[in-house]
Amino acid sequence: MSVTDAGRGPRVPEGYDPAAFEPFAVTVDLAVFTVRENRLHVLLVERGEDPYRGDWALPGGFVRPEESAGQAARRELAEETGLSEATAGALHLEQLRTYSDPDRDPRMRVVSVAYAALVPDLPEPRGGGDAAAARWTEYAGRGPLAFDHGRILADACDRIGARLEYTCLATAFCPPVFTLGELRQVYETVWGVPLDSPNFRRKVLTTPGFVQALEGPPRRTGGRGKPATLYRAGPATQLHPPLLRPERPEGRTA
Amino acid sequence: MSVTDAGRGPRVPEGYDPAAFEPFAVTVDLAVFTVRENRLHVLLVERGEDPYRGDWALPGGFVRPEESAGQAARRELAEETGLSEATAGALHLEQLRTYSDPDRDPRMRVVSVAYAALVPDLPEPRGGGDAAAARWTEYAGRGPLAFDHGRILADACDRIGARLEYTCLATAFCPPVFTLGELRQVYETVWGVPLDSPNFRRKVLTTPGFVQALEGPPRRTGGRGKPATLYRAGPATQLHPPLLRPERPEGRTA
DNA sequence: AGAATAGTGTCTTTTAGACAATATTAA
DNA sequence: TTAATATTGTCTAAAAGACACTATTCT
Repeated sequence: MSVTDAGRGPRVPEGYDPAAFEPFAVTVDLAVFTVRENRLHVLLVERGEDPYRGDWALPGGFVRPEESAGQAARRELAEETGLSEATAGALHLEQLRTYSDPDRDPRMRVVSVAYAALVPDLPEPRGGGDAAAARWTEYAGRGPLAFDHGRILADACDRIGARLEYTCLATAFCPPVFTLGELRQVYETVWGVPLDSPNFRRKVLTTPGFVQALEGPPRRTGGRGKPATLYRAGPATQLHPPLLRPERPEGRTA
Repeated sequence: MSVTDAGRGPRVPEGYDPAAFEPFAVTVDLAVFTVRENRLHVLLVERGEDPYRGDWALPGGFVRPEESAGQAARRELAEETGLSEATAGALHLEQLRTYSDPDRDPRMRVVSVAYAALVPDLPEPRGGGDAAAARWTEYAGRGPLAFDHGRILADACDRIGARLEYTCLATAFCPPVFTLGELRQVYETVWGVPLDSPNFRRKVLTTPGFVQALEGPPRRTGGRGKPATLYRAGPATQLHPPLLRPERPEGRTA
């Protein structure tokens, strides 16, 4: 709806003046994922003030008056990763959902738009700037987070895992040039299950536009084994039919 | 992030006081869908004030200080459909995404959390209350909408169509008791493609927990033909493997 | 009888899962 | 040689697509 609907009923406390009713602060929170050494990692910052001083939290910040939430998220992503805005602009960033519980911040009403970013393995964030204590943390070993960030992060991880099934998103975790073994490890790391290498290869290569083979010489994936053909991400964004996650042994529908 | 991060850098205009920087208004917008006479319909309201006076818009309203966006959406859904809060509480409602373009409302900064609701065929909304001119409108025949509501509505429709593929959401469009023919028409209506009836039946019935057959006597779907067995929604929420939408003849990967 | 919808059955095609076997490199 | 990874190929199983055919009811 919009502000002029204020006249339609009791839903608007008082007229049109934004100062006449309690204002909201709007922030963005970022769940920045990467795959490091075959384990899922997330970028966390250490809080320097109360409440939750010393706890870990998701990076984020206020949406400025002249920017959209998406622009704020992109700006924060560049700041926290230490990348240039141009480089960060090429990273995959997508809106997840908005958290608006009245009590989610003990001091005032803060509505937060959560974003997920998928990045290739980057260097440790530089200490400079205002990202006082940003650090890559293994997802499986994380402790409790400040505010409702634990739930936001868990939601983000669920979403990323689901989106790997029917989008070509996995290439966002890889550097510009990668092997199929590296791409497979992205799936195995996020889903936490091993995949059959020949079947994975068949699926990826028969999905038009998922990846494109490069001309150059092959390269080894880990440092061992036969050198693998190099690929880059193709133009496709959707996976039809999807690459379904193997089911757990238990019942499926509950 | 949270408000105390204000001290961390230039991201917070001025300290912690919410009155010290431009406040945001937070609203919810609702895309309420139903299937009527085999055509997709959406609930729209006519605007009574400028700007966009006389244009159609999505129903919605301000988030109140003591409620979450989800609670606001549920409240608005009850108001606009004329149902009791208890009845409306059983309807399917899900958050879509948040729209925060600085210019989306010409008068002030309004951030809107969009929700989609799926409802069975309901009576025309009563004129009473503050839903001054709410009306079911055929989706295909809609005109331009106020603000960015046209885009919100299109996004909502895309999302609903995609979610029918891998969730059991379609039953939300049906009354508590329905036939498989009615359920199939939901898919055909939202996707705009005909489905093979025997194959659809096989898929639905072999997905555990999607629907449950009822004891009572059968009922005719349109008024013609053989009476059909009645079903109600089962406990399942996800479809594994999904019920994929038939591909269009063209290339699949854009 | 004819139209309309429900429901069953079957054959084919596509896709996925399992897995054997070969190839290429480093240690 | 052995370990590790890449790559090809084959057989089987599961799922979907196509479609013939029967059943029941109304007009």
